Amino acid sequence: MPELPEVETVRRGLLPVLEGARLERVVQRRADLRWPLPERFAARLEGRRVEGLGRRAKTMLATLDDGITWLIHLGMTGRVLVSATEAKAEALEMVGGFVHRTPEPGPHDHIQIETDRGARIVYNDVRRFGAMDLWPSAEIADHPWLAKLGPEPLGNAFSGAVLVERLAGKATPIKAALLDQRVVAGLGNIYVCEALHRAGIHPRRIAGSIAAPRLHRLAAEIRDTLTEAIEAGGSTLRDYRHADGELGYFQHSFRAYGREGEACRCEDCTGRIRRIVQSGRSSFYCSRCQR
DNA sequence: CTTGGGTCCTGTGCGC
DNA sequence: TGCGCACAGGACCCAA
Repeated sequence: MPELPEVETVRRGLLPVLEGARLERVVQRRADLRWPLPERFAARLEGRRVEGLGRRAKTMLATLDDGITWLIHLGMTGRVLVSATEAKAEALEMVGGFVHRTPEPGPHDHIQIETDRGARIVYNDVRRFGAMDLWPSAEIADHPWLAKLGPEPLGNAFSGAVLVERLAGKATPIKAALLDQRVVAGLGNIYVCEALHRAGIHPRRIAGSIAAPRLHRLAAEIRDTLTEAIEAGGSTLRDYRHADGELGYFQHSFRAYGREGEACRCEDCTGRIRRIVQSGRSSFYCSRCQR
């Protein structure tokens, strides 16, 4: 389920663990995730110091001290678990308060890394839709995962005017248009449903037929939806740290997503949330307040 | 070029 | 009890 807010939450959780840390003992348990991992992947990470941890849309970008960027995409079920190694179990503050766990690998623990600060980072991905790659930092914008992405929805380059421009003439439903990462980068099924609900736009509305003022409203709702989700993630991050060390997944109450048959929460709306299938995936919306 | 559908992967939950 | 199937969904891939 990781969309932009979940990835941002994972990034913030990993920041104190990875930034400035040296990667040691990298264990790679399979040759591929979604795609083959780079040649000598573990060896190229081993011994490197992480200088920074950024994010572009749903991809995390760890810049290494040899001019290479380590790209991490969580796909559908990618999870990051952090714990303390045996060596540093007594100094939990060194790794941000993560508890010690046995290094016994779980069934889908594909990558395991220990840092010089005594943190053990496990990448677990049941369905292996996730991916990792290594790419020269100086040319990171040219990486195929990033090159065609639209603007960051929380950045200065995104606005209602951008939606007006990019959706002009588009014959697809607005739902599909917002899932297109070339239009705006980082939205997935959940937050598209939420933003459309908040903006009062029916997911089947043809993108190019929506009036400019409504697209300005939509852009604002996209920003607010993502910002609130990141805040919700941040507020639960501390709890996860002390609980099981899993980063990025948090309880969040949605207004439309997953609420089929339930009452719409909009003020004075008596509608119920419906579910339809668009391009193979579920859209949740209120037929009364979304037009 | 755009647009829509198929596909990958595994676990879960439902109906019969 | 057990089986088959729909579903979860990010993003590539290809056909029209």
